[in-house]
Amino acid sequence: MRISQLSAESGVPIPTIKYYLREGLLSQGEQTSATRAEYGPAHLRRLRLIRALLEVGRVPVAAIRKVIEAVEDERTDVHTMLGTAHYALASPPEPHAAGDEEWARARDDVDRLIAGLGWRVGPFAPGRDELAQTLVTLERLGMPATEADLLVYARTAMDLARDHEMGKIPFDGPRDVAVETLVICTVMYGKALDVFRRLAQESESARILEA
Amino acid sequence: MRISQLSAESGVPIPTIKYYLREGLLSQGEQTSATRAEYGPAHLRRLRLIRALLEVGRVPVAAIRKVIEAVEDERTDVHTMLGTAHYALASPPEPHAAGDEEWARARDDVDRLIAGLGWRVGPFAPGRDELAQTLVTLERLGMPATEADLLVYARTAMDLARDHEMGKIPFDGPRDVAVETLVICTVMYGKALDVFRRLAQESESARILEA
DNA sequence: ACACGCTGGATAGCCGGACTATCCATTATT
DNA sequence: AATAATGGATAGTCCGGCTATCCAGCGTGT
Repeated sequence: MRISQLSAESGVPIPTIKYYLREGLLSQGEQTSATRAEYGPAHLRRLRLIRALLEVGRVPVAAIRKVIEAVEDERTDVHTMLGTAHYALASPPEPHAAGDEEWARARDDVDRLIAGLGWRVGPFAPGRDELAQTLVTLERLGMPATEADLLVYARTAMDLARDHEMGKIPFDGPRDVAVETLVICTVMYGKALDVFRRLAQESESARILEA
Repeated sequence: MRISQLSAESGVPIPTIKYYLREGLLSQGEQTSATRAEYGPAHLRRLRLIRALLEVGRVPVAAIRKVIEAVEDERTDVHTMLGTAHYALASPPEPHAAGDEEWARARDDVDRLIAGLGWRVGPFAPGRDELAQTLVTLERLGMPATEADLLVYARTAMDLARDHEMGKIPFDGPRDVAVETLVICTVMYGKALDVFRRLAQESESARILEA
């Protein structure tokens, strides 16, 4: 398959494909001559993944590259690789004052919450900071989250992850398929959940206010 | 309160506050003279809301403005106002080919799913299209979502909305507080849920792979 | 009363991210 | 031999969210 076919089948313009090649999101095709390269179905597949993450997941190009680098580095084991992918999907934290008392307390709350749940989460997981920031923000907005509230969301998330998400991942298959599946699950069903929440809220609003 | 104080208390630089004023995110302060205006606690509150939506929710400025316009338009009733706010929080849809067969089918699936759940959702709710896009994308990625899967997420979302989210909203209070609460709930707890999902997945990955 | 600093208002510039356009030398293809 | 496509490189575009500069008018402290 040549680049024009790749473009036609994926719907991605050629210059954009070239951009992805430059950015390392897509590996070079097999060079057959100085001005020809052959692309395979793996490239098409990868291209579709990139577009899915960009369009539906709004994952920045830099993060996608990190995920891909994790896959490509054969030395790392599967769990580390999944971890790297996971960490890449986090939104980069807002810079905050170093000696921020409020922040430190929130971060502490988060750590205790995770420990209390018995979750096996790395001590440097970016989600810890993201959650801390969310808690601080809620407090500043005058709507502090109670621990009971947080537990509801945590348990909901764990139920989904345990019963419906991680089970889908083919740990015994090739590593790239495992990461790909994980990323797709996380991002696409994350989006679906987000949309469903808004729809459910709208529906409830209608139910309550028309009564 | 003058602008410098507003800036100091919120941590937002003065030029940025001016930008928000220009963009209509923040209403003008009360003019006390040609070169003085007085800002109140409502402005501070609003400013914090803006920053929360921007930093944690990554809601674009244009969407925030729409929410605020909905609040400010006194003619609309509360349900419509909440709807407007909700619709503003949707991510703008990717343009797609008009006569796209795959798309039309997905959109149909979505409509039937929502009807089957008995949800009272407007026929033009942007979430319908967002969900359809997600389904199409999953299909293109070779991981089509089953109806059973979708139902799990839908029910999860409804449980959260019914039991933990819409109940928090003070429908009987002033309208701006209601919208504000809704937006905060949707965005902040949406973020929290997203983070919890990633953390739970990491934890499950650790549990499975270290066994 | 007068200098200095802050204010509101306006305009223009900057920056990062994701493309998009152009050009070129080199092949394939017909 | 003419045409078209390819890979590679470079530069430009567009948008969103600020940020910088300038200015004239006030108002406060001395």
